[in-house]
Amino acid sequence: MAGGSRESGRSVTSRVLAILEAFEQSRTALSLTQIAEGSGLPLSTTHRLVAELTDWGFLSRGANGRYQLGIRLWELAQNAGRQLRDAARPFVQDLFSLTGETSQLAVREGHEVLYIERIYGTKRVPRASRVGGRLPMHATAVGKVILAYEEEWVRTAYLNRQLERSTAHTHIVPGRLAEELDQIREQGYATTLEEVRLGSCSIAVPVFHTGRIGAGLGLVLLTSQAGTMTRHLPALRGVSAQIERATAHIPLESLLGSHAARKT
Amino acid sequence: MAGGSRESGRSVTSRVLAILEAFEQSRTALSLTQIAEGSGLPLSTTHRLVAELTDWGFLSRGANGRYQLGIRLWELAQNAGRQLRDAARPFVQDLFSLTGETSQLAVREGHEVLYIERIYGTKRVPRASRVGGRLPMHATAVGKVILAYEEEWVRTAYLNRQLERSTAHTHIVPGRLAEELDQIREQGYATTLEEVRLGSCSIAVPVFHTGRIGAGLGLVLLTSQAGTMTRHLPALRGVSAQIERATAHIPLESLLGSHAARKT
DNA sequence: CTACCGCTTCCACTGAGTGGAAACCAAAAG
DNA sequence: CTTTTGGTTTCCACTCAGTGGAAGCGGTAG
Repeated sequence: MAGGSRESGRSVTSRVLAILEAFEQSRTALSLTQIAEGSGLPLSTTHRLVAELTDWGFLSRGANGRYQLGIRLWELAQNAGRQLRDAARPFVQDLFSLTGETSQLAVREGHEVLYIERIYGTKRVPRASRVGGRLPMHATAVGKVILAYEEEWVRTAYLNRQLERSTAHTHIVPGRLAEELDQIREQGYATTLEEVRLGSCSIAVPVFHTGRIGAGLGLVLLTSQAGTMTRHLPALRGVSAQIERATAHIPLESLLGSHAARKT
Repeated sequence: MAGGSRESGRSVTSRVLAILEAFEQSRTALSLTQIAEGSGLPLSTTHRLVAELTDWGFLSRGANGRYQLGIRLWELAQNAGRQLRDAARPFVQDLFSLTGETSQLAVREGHEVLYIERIYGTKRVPRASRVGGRLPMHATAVGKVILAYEEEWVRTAYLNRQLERSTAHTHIVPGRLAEELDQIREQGYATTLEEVRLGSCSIAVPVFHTGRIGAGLGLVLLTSQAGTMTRHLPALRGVSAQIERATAHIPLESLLGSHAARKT
């Protein structure tokens, strides 16, 4: 058919998934009408699909009548990339024990870093990310370290975009950022200083997998600790090596990869 | 393909969800044919739906051509019950710091406990559960403590089923179990001794929410520590109280509830 | 009371979904 | 080399599941 836009919400599957994704934006529970708006579907269609999703436990309905993502979905999704996360978790925990600081492990997903593991220190560091959350690469230490070791074309592709500024300290000049990445590669670690949130700084080292960069392992600290950040490098490097060893046998091409731009 | 009385996949939605759930059993990546078998769908249908799910990142295809649940799904699902988990996590971590033992938080999902948070101790306790995993209620301390404080009809319904035996020490006699539950209620905590895995024991206290039992908070220890388990009770109770306070305002009817028996 | 808003139900129409079959591809067997 | 085997991908005519406008329902505000 000579429709206007490309196949957007044509198939039933796409409608179902659009409904699920509608919950990604708002952190609060959604009413049926809101879901319909968020997914761009007519109300009655939304109603029917939502009902079925609820039956299966993929959505759940609160007392107020609003919907949320169901625990069933969460439970099922725990199996995604489980090998990797199970293998890495104990080591991230070790890192936390060794340093006492907020410890995190992140991978690249498209143009952002996705945090797959995180242990919060007792000190109240301004929290910018969470497990399952994303942040731009150029503002975070884990992101920078991944970018620094990433293949050439990824790096250039990234730098050719408009880089958003999170705080006044975020580095967004492509030229200077490129230099910084080179330096990171030389010294083997990346740092940030209040580039994503005021009050916190971070440091990260690469985690390799099959020769390529696989993930970033890092710490978040209070800005006041910035001067002594590097004393954690031995711990970071040691744990990174352990993670590399423990995950070497796991095929994670499937985890990363694709991130093919999908139609909104 | 045997018989045709399979009343399963009527709607497209159900087919899609069946495909996703096919991944719950096997921890390894699945081939297209395996998915078709696991979900009970014809191959060509499976092929089409799987392709679309892959486009959206809900499934991902490994180098070997096999499929896995996609990280996109995991990321999205992190939003399910996030309020609750985010609120509880730091306290579970506190519990771990205080005790140094494997700490866990679980809720009831149907006739099983679902672990929503868990921090592994350094000591190598036989691991029976994981975050996102389930275990029968009568074999675990968190399960027993939840059951003990659960409404009458839930308890009786549970005891009227055939209780499976995990180890030789699992209590499966309904009468004796009922007595045990009464006692748990009296003393305010539950324990197990090698009832789910040989070599480990556990202790748990209730976490209340809006008057009703909401979750179970527990520790897993080596059997050798069984004698001194109760010394952790103050920590458990203290943390439990903190969790109760921190989650009091969160509506979690939506999280629990339903677990309506669905067609297999 | 009426107006409004959001949820639920209904149902005639139709094109998206279906799945058997055949083509395809790669690797193992002859 | 050819044949076989096992899984994956493509094709396409049929039809039934999905659709969505509209009407009905129920609670709340004015």
